[in-house]
Amino acid sequence: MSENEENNHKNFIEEIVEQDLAQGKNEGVIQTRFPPEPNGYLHIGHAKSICLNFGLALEYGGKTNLRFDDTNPVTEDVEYVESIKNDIRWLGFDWEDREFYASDYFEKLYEYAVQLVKDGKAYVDDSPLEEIRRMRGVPTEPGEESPYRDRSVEENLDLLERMREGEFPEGARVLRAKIDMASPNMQLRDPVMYRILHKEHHRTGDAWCIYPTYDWAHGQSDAIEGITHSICTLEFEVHRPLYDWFLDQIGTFDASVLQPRPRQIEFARLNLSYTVMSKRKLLELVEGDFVSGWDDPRLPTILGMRRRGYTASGIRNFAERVGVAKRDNVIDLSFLEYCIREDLNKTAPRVMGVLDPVKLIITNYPEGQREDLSIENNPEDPASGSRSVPFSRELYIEQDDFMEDPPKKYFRLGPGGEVRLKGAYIITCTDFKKDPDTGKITEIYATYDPHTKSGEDTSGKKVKGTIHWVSLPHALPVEVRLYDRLFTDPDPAGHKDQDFKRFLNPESLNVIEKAYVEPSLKQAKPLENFQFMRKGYYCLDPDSTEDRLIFNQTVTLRDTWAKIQQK
RNA sequence: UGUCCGGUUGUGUAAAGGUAGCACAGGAGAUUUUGGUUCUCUUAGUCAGGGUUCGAAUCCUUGCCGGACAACCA
Repeated sequence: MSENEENNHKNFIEEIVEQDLAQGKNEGVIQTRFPPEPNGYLHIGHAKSICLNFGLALEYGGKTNLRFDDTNPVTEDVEYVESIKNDIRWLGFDWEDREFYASDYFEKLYEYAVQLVKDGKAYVDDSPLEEIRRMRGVPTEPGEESPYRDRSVEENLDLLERMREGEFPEGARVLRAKIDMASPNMQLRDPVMYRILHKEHHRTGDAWCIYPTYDWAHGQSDAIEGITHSICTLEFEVHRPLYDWFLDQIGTFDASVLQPRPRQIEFARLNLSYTVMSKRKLLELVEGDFVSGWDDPRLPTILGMRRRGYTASGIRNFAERVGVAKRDNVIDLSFLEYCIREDLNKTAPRVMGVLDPVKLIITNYPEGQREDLSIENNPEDPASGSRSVPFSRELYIEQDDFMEDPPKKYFRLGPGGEVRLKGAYIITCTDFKKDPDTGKITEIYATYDPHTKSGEDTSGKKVKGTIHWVSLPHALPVEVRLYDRLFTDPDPAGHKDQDFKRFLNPESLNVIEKAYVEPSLKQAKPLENFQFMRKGYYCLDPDSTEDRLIFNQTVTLRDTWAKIQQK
């Protein structure tokens, strides 16, 4: 899937991997993992991480595990597990039989914790939450040690066991690593390893009432699975010393965690302009009914992009091309759209659809006559063949494609003007009707030149413009949903004083109740991609029924005419 | 006033002491039975100061700016 010749610069993670491989680390093996927490739906940022992790393994002959980071039963649910798996599969990646859960390792983790306690490197703290918080201090000042910090090993062991047995209420005690309350790195100020949570876990049921924290579970899970490169986002950078500390301590009594020894590498998360990416904000949009659901085509969720008609290969390509680095970034939405168009241009069959119809009557074309014209499916892909499109005396064309009083650079229809009907004939406009009240054009009249039929044109005529059309008696009425960016501001979440929802774009969804498309679309399958010629890419919405087809606009075509008009 | 990370055209991302390149976006043109695609050409950049060096985006230093860290979230 990935890139070829000119793209030989490596990102910094590839460089690290190559160095490790060259130095013979981990016996030349690379193993990565994608570690989602099953508490929400995946979005384009996750897609980048998925592509990075799976892509790296593919590139260097390694494997990638799927590991659910299910250490917090309060927020997690199986519902998310299934959805996440579907999304990864849809993106085109395969974890084979390596579907793991941090909860698979709860027992092992507990054993490790017990040993740490025995080694005097962890202790049970009875302090209430607020007290622990207070004693942790602030980044600029050292914290203070807990009065329970120097309990005997025996007492710690006993307490830890009773925590596990469920003797204590939630919040009563925690197990903490004994590191350094004065560390300038807050993560090292005796971080919590276990908290008491009397909650049912979606996999382990009621087997546990103490649950490991992220820091305690993650690195050890990596080690247990033999992960060599544990890739995460920048905010975990300050956790790395802790990640390494746990491994070092456990390594003193279980050398297996050190071979291979997992290494944490952080990269900058993906940000996209004109949208929001945080789980919390996405949830707010869904629950507040600002969008129709997690699969709303305006959302940057994988579910949403898929329904929008974005392709997996387009997204993969995007993820690869945005690069990997450590500096904060905001990717132009237009770059994503470019990647999607690029893919669709090569693969999407062309069809004709009129979104804003006006009737065109070819006065010299026999009434009741029908011609079946053969039109190529995709000029970019000769192998895609052609299809039959009915033509007749009465057609629909786009309102936009006629102007009563056209400017000089206008290549479409005007009174007395000529234009080619795509795949059909050259016509000359002879007359038109206008609604006197609204000024709207209601009917256009034209004559056609029978010698100008596409493919067998003997007229020698040349016209500047070609427009699309749909035969009126054969047209299929459909609903079309046009989408625009969800927010009007490039960084809706970037205003400290204002709620991001303030920047919601009221025009982000525009429903056309009745557009007309060529009859071949009757056969369209849900989510199938098409190019509506001269308009954009569309896919069939899964909500469509036999007698009501709905098309989602994936992305418009580049429109240089619109740009010219703006000037 | 702490620690860590970062700062290259508008946006991304390369250049590992030796010509600042590529992509998107912007602009100009050619081709075109999609004002699409494709193809040319083009505008625009090393945060600032000092130092090392024949030579600095790169190394050192000072400063400035941005981000992360103070959940029993991940």
